[in-house]
Amino acid sequence: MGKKKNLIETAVRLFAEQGYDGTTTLQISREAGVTEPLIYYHFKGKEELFTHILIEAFDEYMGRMDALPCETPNEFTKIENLIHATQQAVKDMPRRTRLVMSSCPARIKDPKHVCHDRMIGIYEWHYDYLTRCLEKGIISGEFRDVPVAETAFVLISTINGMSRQHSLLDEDSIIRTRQAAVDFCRRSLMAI
Amino acid sequence: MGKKKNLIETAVRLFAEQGYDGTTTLQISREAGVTEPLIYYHFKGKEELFTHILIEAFDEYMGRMDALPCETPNEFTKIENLIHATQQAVKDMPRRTRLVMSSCPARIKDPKHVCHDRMIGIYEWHYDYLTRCLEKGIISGEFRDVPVAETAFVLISTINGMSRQHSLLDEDSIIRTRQAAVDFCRRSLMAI
Amino acid sequence: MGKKKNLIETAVRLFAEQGYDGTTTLQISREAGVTEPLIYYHFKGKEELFTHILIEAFDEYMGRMDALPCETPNEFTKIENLIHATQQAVKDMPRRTRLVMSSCPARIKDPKHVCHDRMIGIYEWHYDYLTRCLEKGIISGEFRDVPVAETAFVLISTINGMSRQHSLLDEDSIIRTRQAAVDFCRRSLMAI
Amino acid sequence: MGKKKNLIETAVRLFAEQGYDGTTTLQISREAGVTEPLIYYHFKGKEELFTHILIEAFDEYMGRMDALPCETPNEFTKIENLIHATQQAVKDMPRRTRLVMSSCPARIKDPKHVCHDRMIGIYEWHYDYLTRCLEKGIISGEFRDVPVAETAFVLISTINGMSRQHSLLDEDSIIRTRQAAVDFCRRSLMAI
DNA sequence: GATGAATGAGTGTTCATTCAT
DNA sequence: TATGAATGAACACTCATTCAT
Repeated sequence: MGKKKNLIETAVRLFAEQGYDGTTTLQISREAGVTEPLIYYHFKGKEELFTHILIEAFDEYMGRMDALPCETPNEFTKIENLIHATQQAVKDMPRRTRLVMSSCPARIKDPKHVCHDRMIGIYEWHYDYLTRCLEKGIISGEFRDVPVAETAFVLISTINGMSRQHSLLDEDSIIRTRQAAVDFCRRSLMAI
Repeated sequence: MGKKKNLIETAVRLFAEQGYDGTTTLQISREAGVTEPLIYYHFKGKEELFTHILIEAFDEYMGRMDALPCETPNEFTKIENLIHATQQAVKDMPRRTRLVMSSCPARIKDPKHVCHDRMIGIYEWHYDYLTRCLEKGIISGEFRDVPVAETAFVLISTINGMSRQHSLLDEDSIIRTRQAAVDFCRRSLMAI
Repeated sequence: MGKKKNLIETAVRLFAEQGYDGTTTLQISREAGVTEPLIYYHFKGKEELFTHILIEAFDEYMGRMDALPCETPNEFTKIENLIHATQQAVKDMPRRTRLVMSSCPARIKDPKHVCHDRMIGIYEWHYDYLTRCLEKGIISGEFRDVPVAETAFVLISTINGMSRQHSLLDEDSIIRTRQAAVDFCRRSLMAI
Repeated sequence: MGKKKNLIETAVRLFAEQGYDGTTTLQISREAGVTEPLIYYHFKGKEELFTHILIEAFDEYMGRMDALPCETPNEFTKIENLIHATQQAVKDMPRRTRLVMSSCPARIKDPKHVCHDRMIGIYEWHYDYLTRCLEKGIISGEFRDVPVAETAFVLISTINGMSRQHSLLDEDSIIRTRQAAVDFCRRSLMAI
């Protein structure tokens, strides 16, 4: 019986709902239907359980990003793909994405933390991905002549903001809003 | 000597940096240079201290929003004003804004919480403000014919996302990025 | 205005209802409508306030006992007088009597306590009073030949027990029960 | 090793000696030779530990009362049995009886308290037991014609008073006093 | 794998008390 | 007299963690 998996899923849920400090090992074990010491059999401690979850989530998220096609008919398709992929990640694993996005900063500020590099990495990956898109699109004439760095930052903000507010939308709105976001960016970027 | 004020400022800083559960009353009192029981002389407890700070921050934020001019030469100026005002709020009181934006959801989910209505209120205020802008602008021909509700959501996401990632930028970038955001929205919304 | 008197009356009530340890100086001051430091203006501290009340109550009680007539037509009248006097004391100052009777043992066990001698004194006074009555009554043939020390103890127990259970009775029952107690003792003691 | 039992016995002693509010969890744990958190492993808190002890004591006491024989040669034997049983209970478990008798009123006044019904129950059981004895004895001519309700109250007072003052007596006096109490009541009640 | 019992260190909170005014 | 502000010491209680089984 997957007691370990049960433990992890419960921890993911509670950490996402209540934060790391707001969640106790007793609560995790009880809601997972096991006893507390079992956490210490599978993990070195609460911190390692949390880190384990984070790393898994980071890697899953980055795996999705790395799977985005390199070859696309044009640069805007890359941006469209990114928006779809991030929104899909939120939809597929809302709690893990929530953890990656919101609870991290507080606990991973410390550069020595195992997840610190991953967190920086995700931001930089997005930044590089969008910067390269914009540069190529501007050169090719597909995009207007926008300030690359600043516009990339705005795009990341929009994507992150939407991920965070994801829970406010119902099933139908999600799809329409995703499309609205893509259109919003297209109109702004595409040369007339 | 302003020990109470000192207490509050320290609490704001620590709550913003470490979250509610990650901050202890002992830590607050020590870093404020007072003793722990003083917290309980001025506030009913840790929770009330936190709530006091949140309410103050919510009200300061909404005060700024309510101060936005009702009469503007056109609808996009309203959106431009909103972006400037929110970014200015983040700049003037970064920790309080951080609290209002990020630490709340976790603790204010409970509809009975004193701050729950304020939090909902802020979102709805933004939504109404933007929805009205868009509607009027579309009718007057100032804006293109975009889906109002969805586009408002995207705009809020962008604004929130930028507020949250504010700390990643240095003094100069902030101004350039703010301008880039305004331009990004203008190009997307304004009729050609 | 009698703030001090107010303080004392409130303290009497709270100490009687909740005990010494269950009553806080803040509670006393609040319910008395004054501030906490005022307690320390009038008394050295909580303990002295309590002791002040106890001494007052002890002395008032003993004053009533000392006022009992020495010359009586017979010995049983003395016993009757004692029962009436103790029951009247409970009726006139129920809370103070309650303090003298029930909350003391816990706090006055220590022989160094100012009230320790008073407490012992009250018991011994009762004991001597009853012992003398019984002895004289037995010698004079008024009473049957009962074991003096043991019977005195039983009588004290009855008197104390009734004082303690006083609050269970309504106004009318009190009088009838007091009479029943007197008759109960009379039948048991008086020679046929 | 019986750490839980140790904890309970120590708590019984300290609660009886110092009262609920005068006893700290740290003191209990130290004197029991365990650490404080162990209290919270076995009980929900200090209050539950106290309640656990009270319930146990109440039930033990009532168990003894229920064991009294229903069939007796006459009604006074029932009263004699009651006096013996209560005094024996005090002798066998002086601290628990002390708790049941003296510390309760203060903490169990609240009708919602788990022990409130038990406390009322004990009083009513005594009252009913004695009332029935007296009625039957009066009808059968065994007893004089005394007022039933009031005399029952006086008898309860004597029994309670003796239980409370039990600690003042040494081993020998206890037996003599118990006998004196029985004789005292017999002379008062029995028809000549 | 899994658990019941146990703990050292710390948590939020309250206490009686003091001090400057 | 009287109080608002402040505190050292202690309080009931919880935490993540360990250990014997």
